[in-house]
Amino acid sequence: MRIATWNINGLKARLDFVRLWLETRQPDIVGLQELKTQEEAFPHDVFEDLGYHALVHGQKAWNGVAILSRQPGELLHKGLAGQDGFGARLISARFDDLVFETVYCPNGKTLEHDDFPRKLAWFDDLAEHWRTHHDPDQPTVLCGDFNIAPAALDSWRGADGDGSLFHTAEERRRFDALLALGMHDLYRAHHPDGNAFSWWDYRGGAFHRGHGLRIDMLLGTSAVRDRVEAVEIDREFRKKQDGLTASDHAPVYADLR
DNA sequence: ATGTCTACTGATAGTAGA
Repeated sequence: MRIATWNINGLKARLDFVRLWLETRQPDIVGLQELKTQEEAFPHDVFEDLGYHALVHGQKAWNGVAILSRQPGELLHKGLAGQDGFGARLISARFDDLVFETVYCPNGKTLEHDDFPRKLAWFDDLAEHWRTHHDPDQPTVLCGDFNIAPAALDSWRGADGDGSLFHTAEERRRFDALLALGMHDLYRAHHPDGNAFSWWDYRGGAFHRGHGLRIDMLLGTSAVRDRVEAVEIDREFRKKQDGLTASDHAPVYADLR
């Protein structure tokens, strides 16, 4: 079984690109972030034609998350309790042998912006949501765009980035708190020294200069980690395909036994 | 080194957000 996470930066603008990726990689369950689409406008027919069911939590213009799956899932959660004002950022579903949750974590904007403390509080609520609703002894996935580079190895700036947005001790403490609830970073578990990134700014030729961050994660409980055969950051699909513009994020996928 | 992309709007160029 292949599971994946991908911040697509706008579903309407990315639809043909997403279709190409689904046809090429054939994932079974995908968490999508940054739909920037209202639920009423979600093109269910397009995904049905490709063989996917979709559960959607959308809003106008910004944010928005969805789960695509070969088999229908049972909706568990739409939105993070108490955080509705911060946008449509969480959706989860139960599949036969797996609980799958995907999140679009707040960016924070700058260290001085009000959104930065709100970002930290959002992570605190996410951890509380996990303690309340999920079981570390069950096969469970938490994936998405975390907007945190957990360690120096996850940033093109290395330790020089420490203290800047995505690299602060406060953000990294929040990420580590999720791991402490019984989650494992599947890419890092499989590639202990891997220096691959999942996001590159559109500006300044960042992709070609290698100026990236690893902020898109597949986290899994021990039962998931023990089934992992491969974890890949799909860098090829951060590039233009057939003249179609890529998202600023690459898909990340894992193959489970 | 800020050179892009997306979606929105008393739209048709400019702004906000990432």
